[in-house]
Amino acid sequence: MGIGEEIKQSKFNSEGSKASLNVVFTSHWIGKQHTDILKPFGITPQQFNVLRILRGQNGTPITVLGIMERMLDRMSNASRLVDKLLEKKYVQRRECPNDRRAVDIIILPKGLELLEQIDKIILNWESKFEKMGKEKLQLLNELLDEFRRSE
Amino acid sequence: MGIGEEIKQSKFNSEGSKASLNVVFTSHWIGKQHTDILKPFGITPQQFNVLRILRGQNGTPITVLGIMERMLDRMSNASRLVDKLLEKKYVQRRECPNDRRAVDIIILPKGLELLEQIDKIILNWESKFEKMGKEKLQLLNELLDEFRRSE
DNA sequence: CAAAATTAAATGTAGTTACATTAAATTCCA
DNA sequence: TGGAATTTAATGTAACTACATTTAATTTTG
Repeated sequence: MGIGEEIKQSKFNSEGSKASLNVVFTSHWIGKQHTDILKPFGITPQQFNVLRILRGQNGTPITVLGIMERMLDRMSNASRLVDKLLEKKYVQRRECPNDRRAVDIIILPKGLELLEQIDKIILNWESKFEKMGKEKLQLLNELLDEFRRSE
Repeated sequence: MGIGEEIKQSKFNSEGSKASLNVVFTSHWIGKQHTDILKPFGITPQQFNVLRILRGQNGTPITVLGIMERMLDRMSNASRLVDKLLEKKYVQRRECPNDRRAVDIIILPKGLELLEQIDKIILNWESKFEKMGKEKLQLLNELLDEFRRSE
């Protein structure tokens, strides 16, 4: 089913307009599924995203600002997302030694364990895209990058 | 700049995983710009989306459920979005004659005027994608459709 | 050096969202 | 027909988001 049928819209202003709607619609489609996968683990996609960023640091601490820069969506509340993860003991806060305004965040073993559990499910979910073929997925990535570069 | 640099992530689990992140990131990129465009007009992208759906009806009334089915994201609050538009006198509510549970919504001239004003700006914004070329945009649309069809 | 400007994080807020529940009307079917 | 199930919309709620402001620390610069 193409985007036209999905949102019951037969005409679009332009192919670019259609692509724009298609990206937003597909993003919601992904978000819904991620939310469903993560729900049993008691975390939101945003919190999951932050945990993955922290793991990607391989033990190197990262500040709240650093997290913000790596997040998929706007900053706003990286600080509060970290709060949530702190409550659940998935991460640890530490005053940054060389800048006392900043706060270093480190993922704790409990956070890594959670990610390991979830990874299996997410990797399995992502594996369904494989049958599209690597070339097409690469092309999709290139086209999305070019789309954002339009100015 | 590719998605890797944008979110400062050098490695991805797979090309499909990367595409998934890329779609979500691009959707936020679009959303941010839409929000900025719409802000002076006092409506949110969601409200704008509903207005466009109503206009697409060309005068034929549509129920709240009908709006939901055409929305880009999950239902949840089509009803409250209509409330907001009602407050601003952009739309009108009317009990559906053949089903008294349902409520028909119709866009009012004031709503059409607002859309006309905004259209110019959105069309201009969307025009920047044209230089990517229609073929590439069509391909992008096809790849997104295929991405969602993966099962 | 000291005041001004900037930066990092936290927080207040108003609005929005997802999800569940409710209320009313309609459809199903025994 | 009439009670159960379903459908449509509205609403209660808890959480989340964007944006602005605040607080504290650092950097700039006169």
